[in-house]
Amino acid sequence: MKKNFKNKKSPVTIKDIAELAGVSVTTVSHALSGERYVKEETKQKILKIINENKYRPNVIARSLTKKASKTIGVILPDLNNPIYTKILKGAESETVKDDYILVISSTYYNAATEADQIDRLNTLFADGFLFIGGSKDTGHLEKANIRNLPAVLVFRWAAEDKYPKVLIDNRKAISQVVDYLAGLGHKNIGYIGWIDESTVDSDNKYSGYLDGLNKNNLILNEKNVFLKKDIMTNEYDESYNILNNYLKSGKKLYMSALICKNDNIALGSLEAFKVNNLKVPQEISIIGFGNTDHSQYSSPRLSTVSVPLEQMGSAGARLLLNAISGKKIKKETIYFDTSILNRETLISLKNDT
Amino acid sequence: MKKNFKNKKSPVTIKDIAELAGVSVTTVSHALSGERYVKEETKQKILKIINENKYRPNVIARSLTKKASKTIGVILPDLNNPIYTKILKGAESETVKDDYILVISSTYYNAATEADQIDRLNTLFADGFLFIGGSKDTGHLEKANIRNLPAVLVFRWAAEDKYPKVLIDNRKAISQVVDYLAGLGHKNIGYIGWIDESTVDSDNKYSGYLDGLNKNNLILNEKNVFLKKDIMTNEYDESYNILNNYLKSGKKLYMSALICKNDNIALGSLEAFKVNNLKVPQEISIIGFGNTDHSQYSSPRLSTVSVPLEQMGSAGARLLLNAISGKKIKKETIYFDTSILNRETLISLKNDT
DNA sequence: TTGTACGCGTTATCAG
DNA sequence: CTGATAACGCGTACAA
Repeated sequence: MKKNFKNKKSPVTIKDIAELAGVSVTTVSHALSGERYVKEETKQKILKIINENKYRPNVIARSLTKKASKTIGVILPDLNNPIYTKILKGAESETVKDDYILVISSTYYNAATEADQIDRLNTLFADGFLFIGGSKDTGHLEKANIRNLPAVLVFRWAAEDKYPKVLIDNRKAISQVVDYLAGLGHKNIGYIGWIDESTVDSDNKYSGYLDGLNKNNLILNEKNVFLKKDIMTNEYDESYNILNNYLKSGKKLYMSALICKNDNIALGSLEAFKVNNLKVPQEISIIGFGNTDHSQYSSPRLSTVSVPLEQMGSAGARLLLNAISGKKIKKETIYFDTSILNRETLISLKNDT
Repeated sequence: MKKNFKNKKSPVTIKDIAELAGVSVTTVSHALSGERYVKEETKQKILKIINENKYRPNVIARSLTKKASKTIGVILPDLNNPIYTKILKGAESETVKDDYILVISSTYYNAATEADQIDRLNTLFADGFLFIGGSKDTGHLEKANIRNLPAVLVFRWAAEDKYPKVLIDNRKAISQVVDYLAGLGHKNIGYIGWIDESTVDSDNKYSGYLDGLNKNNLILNEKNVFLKKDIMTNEYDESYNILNNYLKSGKKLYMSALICKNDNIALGSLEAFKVNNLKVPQEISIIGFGNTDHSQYSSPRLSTVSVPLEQMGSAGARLLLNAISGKKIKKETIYFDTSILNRETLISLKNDT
């Protein structure tokens, strides 16, 4: 009596359609796939019956015979981080074109969880893996990927060359920021950030800072460097505190511009300067990194480095799609260019108008 | 010669294991599932062989016989909107407990796309649907859901009672905000927002504003109401412009507090006040809605209404999981309570203390 | 305690 | 132009 969800009224199958149309299942299958010719008349008849009975092919059964599921497994660290969801959005826009479905799971930065997820997706017959972000350690990734499926890494720095990767060159990007600031006439350029052991990322950013100073014949002054050894779990507050404590202790700023590892840190720094009555950008220029959503809502609006995340997602997805469809792909790293978005926190020190 | 991805070296099957272990597939199957007793000795032997050969059951095949895929289809409007990803996170934390996998697709607010996605997931043998956010119109939702699977709506206002829903009561929430402001001694309370035709949502918020005024014996002054008829596509800029134009034209503010439809609008309003040299909260109090990530980075830090999004996601998922496992669930709406998060943009007008 | 054999819904192969 | 029938990999009556 009570309608139980488990008693799904059995969906109509290809067999039902065949019977109703008075043809064989083979013909129905081909009428649908176009794999071989079916007389127009019977085809229309079949299509009509399919429509009337709302038949939908069972992709599970199809996957079983085809040994492919039109499904891509996506592993990312955190669904709440807009960096990853932007990449995801880009990837989805590409995979949907080829009728692939995304199966997404998040690891929340836990290697064991990641291995689990991979394992689960592996049994799910995903046709390939897209790794978005995460640790540079790919050991378990390797280990878990027993079915030897194609995989592509996006925004994930890994030491080995086993997988194609889509990245930005952090080092180069920050070096270019130094160029830009030097071009604006800044001589004393600072850096604030933290050393990220797990993602290569920050190392490269700080290296890029050093590169940039070097290239522009600027001297490295340790008074301008605010580098935390380990992870900042709350980047906004921690960067705020670092600079606020520095300024509150009566020390003066030697730099005229500050490069921040990312936008959160930039926003925290900005707040510290404002609280200590330092005018941004008149007294101190700031530039963030990432162009995250909220970077545009600060006042003054944050200048930052824009990263083409969606494009990177699309590119990674396309790479994977190619691999799945058997096209050879080079196991190379594709680097995307960043661009400097100068909003309101950078000032030119040159007085040639 | 060239290793083609399509030639996946055929994964080891249950049959292979059976042969290697010298038992039947049935025994292997039961050794794994525990459905019936298997002699400890043979069980260990089987497990060992499974391990050695890295056998993983093929869930596709399993789904075919079981007519269930341990998969939940999730439909949401936009993966870049933190509101939805927070709900998603909550849902995932719940579904993972029962070993369900989430298949996520985004509609980008397009009804046709939504119908498509539902259709795709339908053929995918999803065991149920979770609709997160989106239009209040559920017509196509209904139409597409031909397999009659259980579905739950989270943060999606729909007219009909066909589905269980997990919501907040916008009307009540805003009414409570008026209470709160009245309690702080505010008499002239304003509202800024827009009328959202597609989600019931805003109607209710504005209604809640009227309710609140009424309940607190405050008068509605149209000078305090900034209501746009249609959608604000760029809420921050539009709200900024509305208030900035108002103030620039020399008009004065009659209100002492402003309720904003959401945080983006609150942030735009805040900026407009700051630019026009109105001190927040000394001269004008502001409260947002949503407690979105960037609401905490403004200065002063935005007071707002906090919505338990993750919990709502978990609750919705649990509801769905119950439905899938055959438990009867009431087709009711569960309302979650909001709470007022008073940070720095609200001032008390009472001088008792 | 274990095995045989069929069915799940589809596509591929081979026939005609 | 169209059909039978055998896979695909697994679960599970039914049997022993």
